[in-house]
Amino acid sequence: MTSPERYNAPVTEAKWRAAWDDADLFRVDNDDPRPKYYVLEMFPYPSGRIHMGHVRNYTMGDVVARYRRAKGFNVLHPMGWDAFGMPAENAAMQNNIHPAKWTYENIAAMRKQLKSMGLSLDWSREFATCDVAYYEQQQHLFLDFLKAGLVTRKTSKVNWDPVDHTVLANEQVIDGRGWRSGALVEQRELSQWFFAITDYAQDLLEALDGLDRWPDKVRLMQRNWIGRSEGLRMRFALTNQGPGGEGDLEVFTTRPDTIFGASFMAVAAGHPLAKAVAATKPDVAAFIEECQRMGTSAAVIETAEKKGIETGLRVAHPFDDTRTLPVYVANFILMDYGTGAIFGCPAHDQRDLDFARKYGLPVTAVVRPRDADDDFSVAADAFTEDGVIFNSAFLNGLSVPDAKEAVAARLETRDLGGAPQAERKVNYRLRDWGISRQRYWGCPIPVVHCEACGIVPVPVADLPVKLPEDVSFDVPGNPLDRHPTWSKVDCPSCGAPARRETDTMDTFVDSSWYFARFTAPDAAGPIDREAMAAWLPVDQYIGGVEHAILHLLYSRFFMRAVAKVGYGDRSEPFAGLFTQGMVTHESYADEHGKWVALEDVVVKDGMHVHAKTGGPLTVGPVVAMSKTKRNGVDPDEIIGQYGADTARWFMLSDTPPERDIEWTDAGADAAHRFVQRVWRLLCDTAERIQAGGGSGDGMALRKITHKSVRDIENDIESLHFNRAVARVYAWSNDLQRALQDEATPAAALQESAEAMIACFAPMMPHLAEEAWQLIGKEGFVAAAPWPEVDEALLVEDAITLPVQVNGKKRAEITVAKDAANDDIERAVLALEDVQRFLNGAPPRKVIVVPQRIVNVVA
RNA sequence: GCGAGAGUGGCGGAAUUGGUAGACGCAGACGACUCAAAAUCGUCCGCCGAAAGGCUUGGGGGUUCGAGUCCCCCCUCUCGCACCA
Repeated sequence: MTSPERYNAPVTEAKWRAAWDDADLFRVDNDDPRPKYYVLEMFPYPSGRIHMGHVRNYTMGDVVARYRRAKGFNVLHPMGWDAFGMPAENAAMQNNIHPAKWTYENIAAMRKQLKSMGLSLDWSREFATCDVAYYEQQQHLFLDFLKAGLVTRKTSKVNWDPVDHTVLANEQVIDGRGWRSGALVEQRELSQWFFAITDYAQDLLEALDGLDRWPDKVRLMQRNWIGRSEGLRMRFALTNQGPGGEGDLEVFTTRPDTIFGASFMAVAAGHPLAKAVAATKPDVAAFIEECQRMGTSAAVIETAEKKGIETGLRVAHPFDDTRTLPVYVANFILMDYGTGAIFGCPAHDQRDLDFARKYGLPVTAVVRPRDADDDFSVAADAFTEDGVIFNSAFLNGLSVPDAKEAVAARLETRDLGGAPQAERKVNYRLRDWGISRQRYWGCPIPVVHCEACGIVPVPVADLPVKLPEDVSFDVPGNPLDRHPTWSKVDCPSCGAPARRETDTMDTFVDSSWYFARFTAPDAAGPIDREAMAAWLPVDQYIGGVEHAILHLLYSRFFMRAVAKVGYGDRSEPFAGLFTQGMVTHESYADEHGKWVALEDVVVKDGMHVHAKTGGPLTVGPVVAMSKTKRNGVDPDEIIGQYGADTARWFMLSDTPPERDIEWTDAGADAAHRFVQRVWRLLCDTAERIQAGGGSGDGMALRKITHKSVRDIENDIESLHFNRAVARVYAWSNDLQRALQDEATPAAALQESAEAMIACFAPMMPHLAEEAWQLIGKEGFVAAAPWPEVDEALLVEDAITLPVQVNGKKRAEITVAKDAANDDIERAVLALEDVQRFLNGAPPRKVIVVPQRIVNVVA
């Protein structure tokens, strides 16, 4: 039984969504003359169902979109699907369903769910990255990049799963085994395609400074990821002959100042020198073998001992003819950083010290703290700070930076084998982006391998290179590879039989330019210059912090690459970035420690028990909703039961958006109660307005109204949605009070109700439409302008100041806003509560902070 | 190990960036309405105390008329990176 006033969210919401659709309210026109605003949430992977994380993410974006629209902007707010990737192939293997069918069915299901949230999206621009129309354009971009020298082909070491016949990402290797097959992963050298992101390392680094609307955390993470370090590339002459003993050994160092403390050289297991020595030294070969078997996981590295083996080679010390240094192969040297070789200075590098202690190598300190003297030495800990150089011939007495400079200056002018012995060099941790994947469900790389011509790009006119549909997943490996005909083509250059590339692109490529494609989703080429110039950068991008590095860095690279090949000016893709927190929930485990799904959990006499077995459950930690913990709440159920506005309101309430939010039934109930309460309040208000009357001037309510509008707009603009929500609560309390006051005139009530509806419309859009109609407004509140704030109503003419004595609040005083400090002081000292604490003595000091506070120092 | 962030009532969290700590919500208590329950409405709600008053923002110092906010030293938790020479 429902009372007539009860707001029926599911029915009302569907009605308004249909009305928005009919009016085509959220379609955006590129030619619109109003100022643009591009708001985008990271597009979803079509897993099949939306989860609460999506609800939170898209609600935040929608609040921004609706707010900016009300503020007079032409708002682009599109949606699409990050649709290529492994899960579709896994589904194909497990359930014998074609990846395309699986993906498009999932998209249909999720589109329906997203639509039930009432998001103000321009669905006319929707696309999926697996649409031929999209990946065709991506192939076009690839060819553009190839022509511009931004794509290279090199061999690189990859994690190879010998059972699934595929390359695995590092994240997919767990304890040295494939995450799916469980097979021991092999390191293989494969020829792979790379995007030359390192060409832009310096630019990507420098431009971070300009991204002032990005979280500092993300900028820092990218800075560290790019990992710039300045140093010296220096060569050491090999002094003994024999296999690998000719020429010199090049190292990269950031500490040339410690050269006199060098006691050994070390090269990576993959270093050419190591390989050359291994050819004649079985023990070295065996050691290299062992290094390659060593896992790359964090746990392995942390506990791994520093190990090495002598090659028998030695190098000359550049500044001391009497010394030569032994060359080791060592397990802690990375082949793909610097030159894959170092000189070891144990006294001033912890790793080198550990290594030297193990192999009994000399440890000579050459930098000492400023307050130490020349018998300074290191024991268990290397000394890595700045200090004074000693034990170092011509460097003695210099500071670390000065010594670095002195060594560089000497060596770069000295000849070794016809070239300078050293060269100043900036090194980056960032590596080129390997995009080859041995998988079916991705964008085919549009090249052909011809025996005569080598690598031949597919001509643009021949695009798209479409994925074949007749593929099977009954055996592991890449279906494209074993397809009977697909890879057999004629060479576009010479016409001879050739082989099509069967690798597909990393799905991060798909997501590196989708935001640009949204600006002109039907453009004939990949990117419409004008549309992109008009819309980019994205004004507000919202998504999970897990993409802080890869997706966001790749996208920044892509904008630069796209500019280079002529699609526009170089620009950052995302001017404003916001990373929202996760949605968490309590988790529950049964007596066997197995996770129990939420629908099987009931509370009985204050205890959590299993709904079916009745067995006791332990309440586990509050953690992110996940399949494994079985603690996910289904958005469909919430929306079906309470309506989308309740789910949206909950997501915005209480918890700051960057933090994790805990979903609770009590919280959802509270959000729903407010939906009902504000509806009743507005019904009552509408009734009062109809009745008319009210003898007062309504100024108190009018001030609240205008102050609230101003506060809420500030909160939304700074993305402090939880504060905006709190203000709506407070405002509704105030309106209720004003309603009970018979003196409040109808006009002030009408103004307040209208403004309040407009202010919560971005957050609870359906309820807002219904209420808008209720109070007699024409048209959609979704299309209505944001309420104007009357600045005059924001200033108070009388002000209540707290009065402190010795920093403790003892009284209050109400004075005119512009009262003189002297007058305030006199009035304050006359207060009985102040007198009491002064004991008749004159105050030592009175501090009057205008419009803030008064403090009397006794 | 390195880097970043956070510690405020029973809980989520506010506090114009040095100016009334605890807004707003949840939970809780009492009351009204009801045959009853739900829903709703009203009052109370940091701690100690009968009150006056005192205490209170992880702990300890400091600067200041005044500190959740600034400085120094600790403690705890979360996240990111991880042999980067």
